[in-house]
Amino acid sequence: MVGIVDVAKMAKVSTATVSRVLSNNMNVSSKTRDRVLKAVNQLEYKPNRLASNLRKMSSKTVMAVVPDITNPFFSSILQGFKDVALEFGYHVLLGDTGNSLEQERDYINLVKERVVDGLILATARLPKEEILAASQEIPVVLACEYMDGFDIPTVSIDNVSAGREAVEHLIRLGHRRIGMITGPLDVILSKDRVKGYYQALNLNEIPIEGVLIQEGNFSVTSGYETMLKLLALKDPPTAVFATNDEMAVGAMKAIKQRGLQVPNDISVIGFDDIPLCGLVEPELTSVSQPRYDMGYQAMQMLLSIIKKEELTRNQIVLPHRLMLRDTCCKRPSPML
Amino acid sequence: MVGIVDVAKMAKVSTATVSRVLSNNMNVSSKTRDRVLKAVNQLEYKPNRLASNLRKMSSKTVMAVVPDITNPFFSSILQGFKDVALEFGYHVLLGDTGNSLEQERDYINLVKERVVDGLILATARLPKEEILAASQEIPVVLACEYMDGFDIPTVSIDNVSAGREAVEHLIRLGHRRIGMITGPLDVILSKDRVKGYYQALNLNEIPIEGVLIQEGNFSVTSGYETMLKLLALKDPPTAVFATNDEMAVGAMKAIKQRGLQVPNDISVIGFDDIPLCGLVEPELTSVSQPRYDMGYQAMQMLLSIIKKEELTRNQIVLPHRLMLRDTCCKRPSPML
DNA sequence: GACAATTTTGTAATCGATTACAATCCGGTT
DNA sequence: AACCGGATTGTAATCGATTACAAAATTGTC
Repeated sequence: MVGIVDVAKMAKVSTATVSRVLSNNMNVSSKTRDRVLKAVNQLEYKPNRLASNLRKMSSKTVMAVVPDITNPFFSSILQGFKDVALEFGYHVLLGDTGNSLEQERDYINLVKERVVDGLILATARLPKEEILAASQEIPVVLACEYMDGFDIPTVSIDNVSAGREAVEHLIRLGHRRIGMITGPLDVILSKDRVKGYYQALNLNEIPIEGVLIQEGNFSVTSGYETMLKLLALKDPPTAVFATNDEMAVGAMKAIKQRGLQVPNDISVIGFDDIPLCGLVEPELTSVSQPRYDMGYQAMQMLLSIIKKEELTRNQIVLPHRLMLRDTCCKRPSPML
Repeated sequence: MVGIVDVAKMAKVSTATVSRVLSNNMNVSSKTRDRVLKAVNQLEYKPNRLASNLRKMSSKTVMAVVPDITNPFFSSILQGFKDVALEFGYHVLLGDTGNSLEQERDYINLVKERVVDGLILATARLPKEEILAASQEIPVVLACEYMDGFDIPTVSIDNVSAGREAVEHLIRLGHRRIGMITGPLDVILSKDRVKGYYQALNLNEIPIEGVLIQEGNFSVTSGYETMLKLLALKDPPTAVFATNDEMAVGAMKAIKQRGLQVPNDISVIGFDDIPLCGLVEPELTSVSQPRYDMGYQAMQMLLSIIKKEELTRNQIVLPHRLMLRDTCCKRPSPML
């Protein structure tokens, strides 16, 4: 393996000079620079990053922690991460927790061992305090989930408002019995969207009924199964709001299977606006999040923190948007 | 930051001993081991991996190169990669090429700079020779794409046979005019599936017609658009085989939009068997690949190569399976 | 041409864990 | 008690690039 000393020897300079040419580039006469560069090319010298990393105390690598890469929502975020990272010469380590709390915690240790310089959490199952503690010791940015009252660097949408707006849309269409299929209630994001649901009902003076709120786990089948429960009620909802698109599609399956129609009998709204929305029939109305952008901005923020730059803002709320498609319509005339 | 010397001091041993306790664990008396471990815990010592990496000349990290993480097929493979890697204490760097040849090449350099110990390519746009050259210098495993006649470590399915079987299924149902929507023809995988198409037609003495073969780019819209072209033929096909599910779904959209029915008017088969297949209507018949398993085995192979273990086989062909669903049926009675 | 100011280059310490090699310890044997 | 062999521990070199500091070279000024 050819090292920096070989280059130095060939160019008849010291290793310091070679290093200078290859990094800062300042304070080297163009004559010697050329000589060094020629040697570098001739020997096909590639600096050993392991050595460089040790000396600089940085791995130039960050970790992206997501609950499940297989989910198109998160894979888009990842892409945002990667593009910024690349731009600044950083690499992205893949951290898929498979929704395990343990693994989430393990990843925090990687920073302490200097395997990575920082962390982006696109999932937050860990207790707030633990995350807060970590964020004070090491560079961490939270993507997707906003933690009320904690000053942790965050990029997210306003999930409460997004939830409220989705439900208000249904109310505006005349619906009064509105079912909600939520994700696991131990993740903040789910709680926030339920909060939005409450707000919408309260604003419109519609009484809240516990049975109309069902907990799923973000999977298609959980959407299917919880929808069956809602349909089994003596007085089933005329509209359903699911906190992600997969569950919404599962719900649609259940509705159709019971011989009912979407949206004529029951309206459905999803969340995330993944490509799937345009592929099912009828096409699914959904709340769109700027997922790529969230990833992009979160990584920008993380790298700023790593470089100890001053942050203008350390909490960014991005806009969401209700994408109207074909799964919502006026409430069927009530048969009083 | 607490280092190994601090631990050594506290435990009143040398750094060598501390290191021994933390790694090999052999040849250390239990008395001193306990003492060291106590110090490690008390000081919350975390070894600095950067130093360790330099000394051991290994980053304990590998890179997974995929064309597009957003594609559920590749994200599943990634998960397979990650699970094996984790098991052996390795990390996975995310390499998304966005189908760019340049980036694919850049990633090879990362090994030379020792940023990663090895590479898994789940895409192979680079010329065969270049990949072969790389594989002789550094640990590389090819996932998904099998290169004829080159002895490069590979995990894949038999794309030729898979393509042939899909088309034969259509022929068995009575179809004789069978359209093919293929992925970009510069990737081996596409070529192989087309080869299978040819074989099936030849075996059944059906003449091959160039216009029936259309090139897409794996996207839904490309499937939609190429299907429109097929439908515009004077004598359109009664069945279509797409080399991935997204294009198949795009084709279904086009068919329905023209007022035709799937499968009654036109049968459709996709490839990959991603979850989407079960969500569209009618549910899509597709060739299933063991994607997680491919990732899993490819990573096992790569780690073996890195550790310079003897490989029993360095080319693995995994089984595929035609998943019958609702998009194929007998050819509509020909109106002669 | 002498001297100061500045630029360019070199020397050697440094990052922190690992490990080859040397030293020491300990129990058993004669 | 002397000695041996194996187990345990310590010393110091090592990985290869970076960089603080020192030295040398160059430029400019009078």
